[in-house]
Amino acid sequence: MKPSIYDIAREANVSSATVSRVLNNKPSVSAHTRNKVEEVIKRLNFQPNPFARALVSKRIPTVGIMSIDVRIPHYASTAFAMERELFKLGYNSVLCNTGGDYDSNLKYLHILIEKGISGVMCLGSVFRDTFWNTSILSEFPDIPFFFSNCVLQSDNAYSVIIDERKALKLCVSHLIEKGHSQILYVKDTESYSGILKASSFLHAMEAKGLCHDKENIFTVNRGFDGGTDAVDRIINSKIPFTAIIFGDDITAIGGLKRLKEHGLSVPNDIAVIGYNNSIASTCCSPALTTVDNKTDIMGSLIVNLFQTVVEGRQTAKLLTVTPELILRDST
Amino acid sequence: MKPSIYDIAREANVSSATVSRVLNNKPSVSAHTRNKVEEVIKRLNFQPNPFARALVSKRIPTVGIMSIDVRIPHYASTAFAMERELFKLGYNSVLCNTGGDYDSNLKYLHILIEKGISGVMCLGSVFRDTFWNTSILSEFPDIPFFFSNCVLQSDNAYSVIIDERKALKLCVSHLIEKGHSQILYVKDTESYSGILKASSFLHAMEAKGLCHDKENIFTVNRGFDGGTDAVDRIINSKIPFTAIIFGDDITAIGGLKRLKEHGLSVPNDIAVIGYNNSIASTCCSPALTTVDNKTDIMGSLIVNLFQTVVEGRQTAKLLTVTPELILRDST
DNA sequence: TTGTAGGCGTTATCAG
DNA sequence: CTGATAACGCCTACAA
Repeated sequence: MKPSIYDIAREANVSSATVSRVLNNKPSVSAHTRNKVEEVIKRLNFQPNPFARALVSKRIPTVGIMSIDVRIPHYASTAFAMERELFKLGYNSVLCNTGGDYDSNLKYLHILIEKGISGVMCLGSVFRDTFWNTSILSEFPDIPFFFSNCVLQSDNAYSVIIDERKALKLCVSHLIEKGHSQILYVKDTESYSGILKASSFLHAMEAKGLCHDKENIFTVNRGFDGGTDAVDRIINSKIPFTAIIFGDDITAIGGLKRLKEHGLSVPNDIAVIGYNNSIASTCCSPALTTVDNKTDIMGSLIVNLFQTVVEGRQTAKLLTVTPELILRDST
Repeated sequence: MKPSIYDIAREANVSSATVSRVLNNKPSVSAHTRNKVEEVIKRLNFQPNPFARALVSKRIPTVGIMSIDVRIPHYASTAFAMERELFKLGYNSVLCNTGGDYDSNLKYLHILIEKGISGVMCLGSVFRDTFWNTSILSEFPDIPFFFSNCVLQSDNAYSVIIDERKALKLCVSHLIEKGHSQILYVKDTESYSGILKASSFLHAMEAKGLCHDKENIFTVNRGFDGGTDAVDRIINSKIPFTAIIFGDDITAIGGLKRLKEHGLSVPNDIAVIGYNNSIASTCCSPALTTVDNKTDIMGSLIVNLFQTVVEGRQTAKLLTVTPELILRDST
């Protein structure tokens, strides 16, 4: 039988209340009794029962990590970074693959809250709608919510976002340096960040005095086939181009293949940039120049925010991470 | 304030014990009172407090999913499948990225158990050593442990494995059909399953009456660079070959590239087979023939096992999943 | 079939 | 600074 707080109390000749005090680092304990109790705790290898604790505090040292699908490498990386950091702080992470539909998001959320999690982290801008359309944030003012790449206005909402504007600026500048001016963008999702990336592209082009026509944006499905599709449509459109920026690596790789099939050489004829710095971008040929959106930094920043929030300290509500353009052989 | 079992009791004019009984589907409740209580439960939207429950039962409806790193697509897929299935059963999944070292595995394990999880699922044969070298399985006889691709002998250990023998047989047979006989294998990890795959290769070759010399196995690091390395060493070795089976897709893709650089065409000169049916295998060129090890099926089978175990029903201790060879353009 | 009462392991309040 | 004692919400003998 595992020892309880009473066993410790008896062994140390104090009351259970005193044991509880040293357990929770309350100041009102004399150094002497504190030592005595700590010795016994160590000796009996006592660990407070988390359920009894939770029954009183209504909160457990666990957070929820919600993403639509952890198989998406970008989310897997972020979840990984978060989990590792949280574990160091003594928190566990419950994984939620919500699939992205509104009801499912909400259901997970309610279950997490019901189970007394100390916070929830939402990966991706998909969660924008869910929280936008419910009052869940204000319903649970004492639970902090953390968003990656998604900003929401609420006392208990905190965000870490990647600076997409900057990312597209980096892409466009790099291409210009390489002598390109006829640059296209392939958008592969209508999510908030997908739309933001596309408009950032236009901005970056404009800032450089280049053609920033919406015609230069092609919208396709995400993934390999979306990429081949994009190239077909680009070529059919007769729009002159020497470079393409894709909203995702896999889409870019599809594009790469189809460009080759059209007899176009990358990077000699056409330059290509991907997005996400996934493992696939390193092992296609040519290897893809791509945007690294720093999932590890995003993850640990969010956990930092979380920590300051649970400690009740003042903290930023919105942090922005600067992306990096990884130069490889496709530009 | 959330209603407690007492609120329900008062509202339904019964005792709290009766409410508890209907909550737990105990037979000893009259239909009439049951209905009455259930009506109130629904009306007040009552949800039993999980901590109070756990305080008594010492167990929560949560399982641990341990992998060395969820960023590895194969583990992400399995974890995904498990989480979705477990969620349907009312269980949450806590994600653990142990990194794979012995102490870390053990630490996670103890924390999970401490927190009263109802079971733990371990992904990959890496966990073999951890459990082999500890008595943790027998220390916690009432906690069921589930292993994917790893078999351990214990009353509370259950395994679902992929039939690697079969997989390599499929690979070799397919290559023979395509007219190959000089087949090499590239091993990229010394894990249990890595070793098993290599020896299965030898077996498959032998069964087909082909040369099954250990010389035909090349051992390299896992990943893209391991693949290029492998091809260099193969070519330097002067061993004649017309086909290579790689132990992982990314390694195979590295090999693909280097073969091309050596002026060898795939599949015309050399056939290549990968392993894991990862997304990368679909978007390299040529697209990779690869082994699909059915992570979705593995995941849901394990959850099925879990369910029958918690329900106390008799169940298999070891299930084997048949892999499938996905034919694409590299063979 | 139903109710009473005690216990699960902590924390918090209130005296002392 | 320390010790009783009452919650916290549910489950389960034991009684009725």
